[in-house]
Amino acid sequence: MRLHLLALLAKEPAHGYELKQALEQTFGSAYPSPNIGQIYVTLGRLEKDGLVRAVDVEQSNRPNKKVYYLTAKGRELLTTWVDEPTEGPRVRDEFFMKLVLAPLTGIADRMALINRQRRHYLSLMRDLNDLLSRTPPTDRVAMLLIEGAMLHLQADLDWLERCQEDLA
Amino acid sequence: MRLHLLALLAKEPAHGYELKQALEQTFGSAYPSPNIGQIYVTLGRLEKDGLVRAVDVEQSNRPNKKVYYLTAKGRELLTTWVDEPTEGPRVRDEFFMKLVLAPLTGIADRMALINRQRRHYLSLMRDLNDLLSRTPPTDRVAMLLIEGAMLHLQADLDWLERCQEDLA
DNA sequence: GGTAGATGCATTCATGTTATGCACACAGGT
DNA sequence: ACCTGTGTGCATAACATGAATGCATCTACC
Repeated sequence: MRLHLLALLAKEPAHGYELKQALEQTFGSAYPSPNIGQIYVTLGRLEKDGLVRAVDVEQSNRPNKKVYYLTAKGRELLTTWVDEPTEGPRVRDEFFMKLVLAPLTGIADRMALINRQRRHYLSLMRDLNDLLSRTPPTDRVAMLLIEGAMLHLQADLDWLERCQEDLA
Repeated sequence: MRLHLLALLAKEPAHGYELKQALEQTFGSAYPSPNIGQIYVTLGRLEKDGLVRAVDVEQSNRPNKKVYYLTAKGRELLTTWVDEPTEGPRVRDEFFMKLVLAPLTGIADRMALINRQRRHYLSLMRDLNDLLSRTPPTDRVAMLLIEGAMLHLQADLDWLERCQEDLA
């Protein structure tokens, strides 16, 4: 979150509300738009850390706003973020936790969990397909996001088969 | 985290330190073992919420321990967790954020980011292969975790190609 | 034409979860 | 004397959600 805001501020100075809109507009409907409260909290932390500086701007007919500027230190941190590769996929898979832990308790058996989860994944896959077909082809970013989610979902489905073979 | 501890306590009552060991032993080296401090914090919250109850147990030659028991309310919450399907894959992909935001700032171009990231993913894939070959075949849980991570990583690699085609 | 209610702009605060790290206490081995 | 293992607690901070606030403008309706 911190770095995302820094990146947007590197493009041009902005205030909190504007950043929210920029994120929504940039990533489109496929993306869960971040909580506005969190944006302000994060901006406060960034300022405290000297990565941005705020300037109060008065407005007629509107509430005042606080415009944030990137500092040299902020730009430096941003470049290191961009320059280092991003970490890999999560190993901590929530469903897998359930799959391993639930049978210990005698509450459910593995086959039931796997079958239910497969139905759920397939339903999600249908939703993603719908979303993709409703997305205007001009919105490349949203389409790529959806396709990425579909690839991950397919990997989950494949993994489910693998677990079924092994734990049956 | 809360539910994981509840699941372990459903098997048998335990104290914090024991839960840490159980998690490590159950999920093996492929899994980043959770912070011990976090376990105690979580146990405290669970007790506050009436999901577990604690009993002090004195020990000779050892520090005292607090053994936690699952309550009826806790067992109920656990079954609802088990019964509902787990949510799908993350749509919020960290690398993708970088891929979209970085060019806005003029700091880096997309091709460089994609190529660097591909090298990184390939290197992670090698690490996972090594880890898999070092894992004893008896440890099914660890092997499945690693295979799951590999499937996700492959999905990330495929997606990278897709992004490259589209954003080139 | 006036006013009641919805919507947009802009920020703040209260609350809760997750994660890390350090500190403490004591036992046993080297 | 020092390190490892057992066992717990607390301080701090990041992260996330939701609700509350204030004011202006737009819309609907009688």
